[in-house]
Amino acid sequence: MSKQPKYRQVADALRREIVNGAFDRDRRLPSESELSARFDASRNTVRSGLALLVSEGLITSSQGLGYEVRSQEVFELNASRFENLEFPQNGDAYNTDVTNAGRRPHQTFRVEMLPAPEEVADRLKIEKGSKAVLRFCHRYVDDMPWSTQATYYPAWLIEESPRLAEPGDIEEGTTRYLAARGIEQIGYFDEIATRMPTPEEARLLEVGAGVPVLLWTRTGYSGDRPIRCTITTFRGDLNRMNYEIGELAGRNENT
Amino acid sequence: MSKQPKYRQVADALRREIVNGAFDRDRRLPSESELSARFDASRNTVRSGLALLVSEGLITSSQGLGYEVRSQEVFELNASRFENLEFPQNGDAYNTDVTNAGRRPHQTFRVEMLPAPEEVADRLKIEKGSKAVLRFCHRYVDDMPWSTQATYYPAWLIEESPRLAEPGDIEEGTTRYLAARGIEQIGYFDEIATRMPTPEEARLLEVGAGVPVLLWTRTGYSGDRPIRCTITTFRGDLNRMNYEIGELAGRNENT
DNA sequence: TTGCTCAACTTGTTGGTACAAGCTGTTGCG
DNA sequence: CGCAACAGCTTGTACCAACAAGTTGAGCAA
Repeated sequence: MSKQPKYRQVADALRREIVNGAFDRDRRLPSESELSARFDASRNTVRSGLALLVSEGLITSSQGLGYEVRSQEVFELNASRFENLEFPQNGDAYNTDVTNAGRRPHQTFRVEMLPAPEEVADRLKIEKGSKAVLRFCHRYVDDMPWSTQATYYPAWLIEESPRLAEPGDIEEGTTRYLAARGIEQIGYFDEIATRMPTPEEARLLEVGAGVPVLLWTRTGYSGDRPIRCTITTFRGDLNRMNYEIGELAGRNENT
Repeated sequence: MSKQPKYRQVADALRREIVNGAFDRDRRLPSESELSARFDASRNTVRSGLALLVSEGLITSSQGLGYEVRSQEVFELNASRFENLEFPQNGDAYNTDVTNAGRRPHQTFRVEMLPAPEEVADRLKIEKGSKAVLRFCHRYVDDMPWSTQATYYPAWLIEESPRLAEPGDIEEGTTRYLAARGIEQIGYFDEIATRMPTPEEARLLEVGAGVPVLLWTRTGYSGDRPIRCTITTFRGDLNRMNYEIGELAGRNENT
């Protein structure tokens, strides 16, 4: 029973009340000065405790408004279904999923050519710094930023399939377009990781402190050759990826 | 070009230097008082900036020692291989993976019976608060905490397969033991999520601020019935999950 | 009623001070 | 030589003060 610093006692007490649902009616927490009086601590000390809870992702703060318990609503991503689908750069799966969930999808899209980032060059087995085409999606659900998706194609593939480098949608989907040109995607290599967002990611996804991002990197292969690398960043607080494996089709519509 | 607060300017400048590799030799950062002089800011302001970088997972701090750039070493988890494996409660896959990577595996293990947590009860389709058997692993790599794995079995399954509730390993593996008793696992439902660790998780995994956890929840089915629910928490800074899908076997030994 | 101003609240930023606590190398005693 | 004590560095905790900036509702004027 070692003595904890006061700011940790504040954080622990508030955390206990939060998980016990003490603030479930209106999710507002007492103000810093109220807490300061209640815990007989200075405003700075209370702020340290609250900052801890913010960095744990338990609460948020807004200037002028106060602190709020963060809501826990998550959006399910059926990732295994993507396996059997021509991976749609025009966002078919995303549109369908979001609409089915009763939400409103919205996305912006752009195409550019640029030197491949190192982690992309490694996966595409091309020279570090060599050119690649980036097709980039910024996706929203109910006007809330949801994910960013960056798909890189190596330059050699563009020579054979020039429409990839043109701005605008490819109506039939990029996978079908590539297949029609003899490039068939036979498998994926998926990597899933998590970390705190970079400032750039925090800006695009409008996440505050205490919210990690979920990184999904899918490298698609045609024969031995990697033909594309898709890096998707999801808000960690609002997304969960699901995989169904084995004879389970349709058994898990709940949760 | 809106004016940023001074502590953000400090954080931005240091972040830029860190990603450019300015501290790559010894990973030590200048001390707070040095930075205070360099940026013409008070120690408190510099500390705010550094706290930001800590919460981004970019640096760590230790009392008496200073701030260090966090190392980026990650450990690859081949998750798709788990699909075709009797899921070993005795840690066969873990032991093999870690040993093959030239690391030293170590784990502690315990068994207990307790009321199922709500999220487990939901997945096992049992009454909230009803009893379940928990088989719990705490895994280390080179004496560093790596993951915790909690597998819950519903009480009805224990009546048919009592050894699950006994402490100690089941040598042939729980999946084989269950299969021998007529309970065959035909599929999984995987969920992958991320969030900041609870204080309990931070203690078990010895992670500091700015490191999220990767949550892997696997529900195993025998026919319609869920027979177990495994919740694994990984340190987000040291782990990455890989799935190989399609005709790719063995093509990705690098990275 | 409508719309504006402003007071009164909220958190955010920046400065200051003091001391506690952890680490390391030096010093000097035995 | 061996080792304990200490000085001098580091970050951690806790307090105080003042002002900036965002939000809301009261209240007044048109």
